[in-house]
Amino acid sequence: MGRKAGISIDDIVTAAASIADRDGLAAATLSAVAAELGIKTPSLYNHVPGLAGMRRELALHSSQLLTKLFRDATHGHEPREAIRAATVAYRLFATEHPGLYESMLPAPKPGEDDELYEAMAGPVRVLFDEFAKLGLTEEEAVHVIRGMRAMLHGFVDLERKAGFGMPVELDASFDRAVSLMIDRIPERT
Amino acid sequence: MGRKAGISIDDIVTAAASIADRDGLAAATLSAVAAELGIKTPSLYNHVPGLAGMRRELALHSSQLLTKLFRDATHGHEPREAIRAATVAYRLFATEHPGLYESMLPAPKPGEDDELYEAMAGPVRVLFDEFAKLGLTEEEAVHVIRGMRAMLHGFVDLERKAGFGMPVELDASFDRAVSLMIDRIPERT
DNA sequence: TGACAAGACTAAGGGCATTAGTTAGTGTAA
DNA sequence: TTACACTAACTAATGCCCTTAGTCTTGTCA
Repeated sequence: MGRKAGISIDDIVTAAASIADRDGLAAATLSAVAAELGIKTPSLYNHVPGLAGMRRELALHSSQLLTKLFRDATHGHEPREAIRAATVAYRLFATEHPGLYESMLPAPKPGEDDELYEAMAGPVRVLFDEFAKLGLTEEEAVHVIRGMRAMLHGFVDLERKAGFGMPVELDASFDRAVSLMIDRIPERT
Repeated sequence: MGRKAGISIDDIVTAAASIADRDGLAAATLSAVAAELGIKTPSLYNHVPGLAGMRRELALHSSQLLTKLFRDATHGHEPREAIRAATVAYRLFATEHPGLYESMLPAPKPGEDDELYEAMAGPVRVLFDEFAKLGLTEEEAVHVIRGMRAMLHGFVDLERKAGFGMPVELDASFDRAVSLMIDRIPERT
């Protein structure tokens, strides 16, 4: 039981992630994480610059995970299939990791935190590539992706909060909404 | 300068709203509101059951305001026009009152807080009525409104956080996304 | 006028983040 | 092998916020 527990940043992120997924992001406080790791709160400052810093690490981790899930989901499919698979992966991610999803919500503004900004652009980039394969112009792709992101985020956010009154046929609603966003995309070449 | 300042719940909500719209919902603390009203924090407990209670009042107020804006926007238009007008009102509301918008985000689950739940269903109800006029079956309307709500909420939420990278043509993106949700609605009768 | 209730107050507590200063292990270089 | 420096834990203390309990003043109503 030496004085050095040998905590790493990964340990902190893992602990924070597990607390956030279980009890919500708000519960992932420095003291809760420290308690989970068996150390005292101030000791965390040796690894992370305060609460905001820890939350940032968590957001970074979440973005990287989601990017990977998108890559895996799209890999080896034709564009339209790939896009649909990504939407399913997105919703699944939000459902299985509500805390991680929440950690990504306070997105940084363009000039604020370049590293985090880039990481959070990762999933969008994967989608963008698929749309590019469909031959969309950049402008068209921007519009389509914006609508897509909005619908996806809105859907899982409302679902996360049980914001939809009736529990009926959520999967069907999701499918239909996704189809609305996708089906009218013109195919070029 | 009597001991009684004569604070009312409306005063509290107004102060909280103004702080939330200016500095974000998180800044609308009991102490900030008390300071704005020129009283001490504990005095607020004579009117409101703590921070959560104050936030709830704010959410109630926001829902009522948004419902009114929806009614005004839709009034006197044909269903399709009315729906489009409501979407514009929604986005405008979120832009002009970011704090009020934020106050509505932690929606209560169905059995949790009936009064608030009802209030927050107000805007949806206005939309629902318009879709009903188009002759949609209830099931169809549920799907369409879910997609609609998701897209609207997602759009303004991303916009609120400057989540869209490029500042290009946001209005056009919004129009297009709204059209995607609306245009394919079959007209019955 | 006198009692009562509303609505302000002060005092005190607990939780959390944060900073400063301290101490104990660990590894490396003389 | 020993000394030193660095890392990473710690304790102590501060400040902000919410919350509860108890006090006192003021306006109202019988």
